[in-house]
Amino acid sequence: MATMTDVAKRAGVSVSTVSYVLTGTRPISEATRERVLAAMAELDYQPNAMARGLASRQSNIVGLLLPLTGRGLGATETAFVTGATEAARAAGYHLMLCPVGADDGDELQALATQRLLDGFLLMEVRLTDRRVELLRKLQAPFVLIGRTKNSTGLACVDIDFEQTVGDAVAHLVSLGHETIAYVNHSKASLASGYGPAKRTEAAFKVALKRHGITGVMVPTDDTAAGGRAAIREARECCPALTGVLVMNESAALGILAELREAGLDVPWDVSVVSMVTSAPVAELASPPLTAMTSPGAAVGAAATRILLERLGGGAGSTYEELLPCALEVRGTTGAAKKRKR
Amino acid sequence: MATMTDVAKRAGVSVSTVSYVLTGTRPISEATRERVLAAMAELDYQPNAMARGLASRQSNIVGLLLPLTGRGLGATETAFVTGATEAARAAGYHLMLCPVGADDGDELQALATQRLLDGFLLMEVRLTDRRVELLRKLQAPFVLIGRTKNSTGLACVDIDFEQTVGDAVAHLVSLGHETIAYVNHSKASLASGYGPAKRTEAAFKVALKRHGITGVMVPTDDTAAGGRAAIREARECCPALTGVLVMNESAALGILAELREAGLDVPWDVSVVSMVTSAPVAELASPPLTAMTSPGAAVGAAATRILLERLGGGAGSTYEELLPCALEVRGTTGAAKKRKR
DNA sequence: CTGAAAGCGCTAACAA
DNA sequence: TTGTTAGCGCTTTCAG
Repeated sequence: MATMTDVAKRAGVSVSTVSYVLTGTRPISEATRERVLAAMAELDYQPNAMARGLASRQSNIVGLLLPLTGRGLGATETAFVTGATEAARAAGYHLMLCPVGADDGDELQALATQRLLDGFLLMEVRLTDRRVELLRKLQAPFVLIGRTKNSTGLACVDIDFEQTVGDAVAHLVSLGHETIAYVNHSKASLASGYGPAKRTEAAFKVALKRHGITGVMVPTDDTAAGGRAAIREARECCPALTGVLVMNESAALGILAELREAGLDVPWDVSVVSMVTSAPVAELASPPLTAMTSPGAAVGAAATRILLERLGGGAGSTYEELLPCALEVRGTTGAAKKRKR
Repeated sequence: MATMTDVAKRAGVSVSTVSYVLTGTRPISEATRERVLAAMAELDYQPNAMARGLASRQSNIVGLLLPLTGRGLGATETAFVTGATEAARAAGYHLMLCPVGADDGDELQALATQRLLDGFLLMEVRLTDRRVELLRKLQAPFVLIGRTKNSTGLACVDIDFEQTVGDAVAHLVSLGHETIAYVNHSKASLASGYGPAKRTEAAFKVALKRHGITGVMVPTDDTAAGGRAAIREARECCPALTGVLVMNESAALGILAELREAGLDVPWDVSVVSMVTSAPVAELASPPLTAMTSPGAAVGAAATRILLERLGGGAGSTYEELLPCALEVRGTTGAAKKRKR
């Protein structure tokens, strides 16, 4: 394992010169640079990450904090992770997976104080999140994926729910649908003020008004059974219903199953749009779900980019970046059936 | 940020004493240990990871090498990752995600030479995998998740495909099924010698013989369409077919859809067992899939455990650990219909 | 444009 | 049972 001293000797220069060609922190004549580079190549030299980290006070590693529940990660979260990983790698950083949820304060305190990580990406952010207070107190650079209650002074990247709901409703309206249900997350989520649930609810109302159509919001559990119950409820209170927008993938599948069993054809009788859904899941359904595809990898990449900017000394001013989900029309939406009048 | 020197001063001991209470490398009297611990607590001391790594020549970080294709990770791979992460954390190690596939030699060469990682976990191992040769050459400790062509001298953890196929077939047989199809990975996979495809094929034949029943293997694409085609082909060549074992989740869903459209009831007319399937996906289907649930987290944890043992100086002898998938009976298997005779 | 040398914070001989 | 000290391999002043 060649060290910097070996390289210096072989190139006939001092260690500091080798260091400078590596970091580019000061001008080096073309001639010596080439000798040094050659020596490195001949010795298969790679700088020792630990020594470098110790001397420079930075590890070039960022931590991805996410709670690792037994249930594992969904497709969207996985895309965050891969997007962030690749963005980090492209910038010469590494990404460490840290199973630290909203409540694991001590774990994080230790992690952040060990100086192993230059900054943090927080996933599964909750409205009040201990990790946020803690990192702020420790003055550690970090970026949220999602949003907390009060985000002043914080940097965050999130899905643009307002835009996404607007686009979904516009799609249904353009197909002639005039009565739409929005199957949201559960009542409990809404009551607890869960961001996506609240924001999509508001956006749904705005969209209805803008298009001058009618609709209902039905909260339900994020399960297939929840979807079934929700669609029954929605059809009961709005028999004219021809379009459904649904927040959760499992609920979406439940809705398809329930409609099928009720003898209704999708999309002939009812059109269904699934929100924040990944392509693989959308394609598992039959017919494949028309969906608003979550910009998973893009979110992860954006968060990483912002974090790295801040590591470069950027100030800690408020910053928000919202990415909309893209409409992907598959098999569950079609022209609205003309109602009898 | 308190350093070890600060702690030593405050406790009235030398730095080495502090170091030794931290590492436990040599006996310390209870009295001084307590003073040191107290000093640490008062100063919120956390050892600097980089300094520690430099001095001890180990980072306490292991790398998880996996190709990050655009498609993202499936549920099974995600479970590997979370299982490995938690096992590492429990042992005081961290886990770094490294997007390095079977062919990215140089990337890995650099990574391994930087001394940032103590060892490696390889996912998505291919029959011939450049990463394996390279790590072996560099004498870096590593464990495979999956198997290569020749695994002598290597440590690996894998799903026990033989056992899993055997169990699946036994389940169908116990329900009275006597003609079974096995819908495998694609012809291309088989031709390329892809391990799971080959091993399950062999195991299927063995199981048929053992139970004295008949069956066919149909290779197909890992897609819903592939599943549809496969089940059509199977029923054509074996009209007596009442049981299906299928390797891929998407194909399994395709099979269910195709059978439904053909007017056949599952499990009344045909029973379906899906292999190496995660619970969430199994439950998306309707009826929910009876499946052999992949031991994802257990595989990740086992691989980590073995790697950490080897870091502790354990020799590099061949080691293989195979974990079977567990049968979870859901809604797609039932008693075989009696055939007309 | 280049070199010498002082650390970075810790571990692990060696010495007592 | 404890202290002293020489590095680990690199970055970065300070000099030239």
